[in-house]
Amino acid sequence: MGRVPRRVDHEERRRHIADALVRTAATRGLHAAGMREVATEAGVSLRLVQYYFGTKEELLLAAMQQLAAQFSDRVLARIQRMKETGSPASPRDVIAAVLTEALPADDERRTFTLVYTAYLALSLTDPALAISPLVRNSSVVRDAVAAQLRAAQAAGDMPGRLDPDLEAISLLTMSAGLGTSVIVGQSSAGQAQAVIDYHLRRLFPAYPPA
Amino acid sequence: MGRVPRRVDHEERRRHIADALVRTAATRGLHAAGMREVATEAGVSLRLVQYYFGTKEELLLAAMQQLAAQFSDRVLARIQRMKETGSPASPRDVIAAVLTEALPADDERRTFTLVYTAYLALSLTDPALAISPLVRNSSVVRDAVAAQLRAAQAAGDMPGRLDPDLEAISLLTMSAGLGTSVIVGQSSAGQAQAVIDYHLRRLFPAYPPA
DNA sequence: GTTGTTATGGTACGAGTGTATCATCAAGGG
DNA sequence: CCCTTGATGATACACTCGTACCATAACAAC
Repeated sequence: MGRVPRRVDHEERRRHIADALVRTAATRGLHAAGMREVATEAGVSLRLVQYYFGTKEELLLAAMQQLAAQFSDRVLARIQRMKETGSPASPRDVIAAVLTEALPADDERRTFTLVYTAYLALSLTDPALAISPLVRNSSVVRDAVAAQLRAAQAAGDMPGRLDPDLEAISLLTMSAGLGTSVIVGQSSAGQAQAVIDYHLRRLFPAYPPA
Repeated sequence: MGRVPRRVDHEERRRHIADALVRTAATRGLHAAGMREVATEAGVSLRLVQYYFGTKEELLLAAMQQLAAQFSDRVLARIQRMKETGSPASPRDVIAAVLTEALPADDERRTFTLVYTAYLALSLTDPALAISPLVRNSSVVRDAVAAQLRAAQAAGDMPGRLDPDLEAISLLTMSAGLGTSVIVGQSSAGQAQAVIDYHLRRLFPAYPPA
C-alpha cells in the first residue's frame, strides 16, 4: 500500500482535458463536445478521457467548475491590478472589475461567455447537470456587489435614495444580458461597455467617466 | 393541374407539430427534442413529422419562428387589453407590456423563456440555425422601445437627461437576464417584477407605482 | 372505373454516441 | 527477479439519431 508518487500529475491532466472541452464547446457547441472530440482536441486518446473522468457527466461538471474558477481568478487579478496602480480598490472599481470581466471583449472572455451560456441553457432541463455551481456563484457575486453598493452609500459616494439590492440585481442581469447580446452580434463590445459606464456614472456621480 | 383543396390543413398540422417541439424542448431540453420525441408528443407518427418538415433543421427553424410569433402576439394582446381598460397606451404602458410579457411568471411565459434561451445557446455555435430571426426581432424591439422613450421625453414624462438608446438597451438586456435568473430559480418572478418596476419608476417619475 | 396525387404507416440503414472490455507498457516493492 | 499497481492503447457493444425507402389507404380527375 505504499503511496508512491504517480508518474503524471493527475490534476494537471484533468485541467488540460477540461480545457479542451471548453475550447471545443466554444467552437462547435457544448452539445457537440463529445468524448472523442475532446480527446482529439486535447491530443490524447479517448481512453484517457475516460480514465481521468469516468463518465461524461463528470467531465461536464469538472469543466464547468474550472470555468467558474478561472473567471473568479481573472476578476481577482483585475482587482489586484487596480490596487497596485492606484487607490485601494473603491467599491466602484470592484464592481467595474466584475462587470468588465463578464464582458466578451477578447477571445478569452468571449469563450467564457459562450460556454457559460451553453451550460446555463443545458442545465435548465438536464437534471444531472444541476445548476448548483452556476447559481450559487451568481448569488455570492450578487450579495458581494450589493455589499459594495452599501459601503459606497455609507461613504457618501452613492445617492442614498437608490436601492442597493435592486441595483445589484440590475447590474448583474444587465451584464449577463449584454454578454449574450454581444456574442450574437447584436451589440458591439464598445456599446456594451458604454451601457455599463452609463449606469456606473448614474450610481457614482462623483467619479470621472473613466 | 387542378388545385384542389387538401383534405387536411397543412399549416394547422405544422403548427401542431411545432408546438409539440416547443413543449418537448421545455421539458426535456432542445437537444433531446428529436424527431421521434416530437412525433410522440404530437401524437403522430415519425413519418408525418418528416412529411410536414422535410428535415430537422426546417422543423427547428419553423418552431423558432412560431415561438417568436406567439410572443409577439401576446405582447400585442397585452397592449390591446390595456387600451380597452383605460388610456390610449402611453409609452410607459407599452414598454411595461413588453417587459412583463418577457418575464417567466406563468407556464406559458416560462416555456417561452426556457425554449428561447435554448435556441439562443444553440444558435451561438450552430451555423445552420443562424440567429437571424432572434437577433433581428430583438433589434426591432430595441428600436421600438427607444422610440417610445423618445416620445415620452418629448411629452415631458421622462427626464431629458436620460439617454433613450442606452436606457432601451438596459431595459431589454435586463429583461433577458432577469428571465434566465428566474428560470434557474435564483430569483422569484416577484423580485424580477420589482426590479422592472424600480427602473420604470426611475424613467417615469410622474407615474403611479402600479 | 381506372389513374394519379395526397397523405400516412412501417421499417431499415448508416453514422454517431457513451461506455465497457481486453491487452499492454512502465515502474516500484518484496 | 517477479509481481502488483498505475497509466495508456485499441476496439467492440449497445443504443439513438436523422434520413431514406417501400407500401398503401383515401380521394379527385378524366
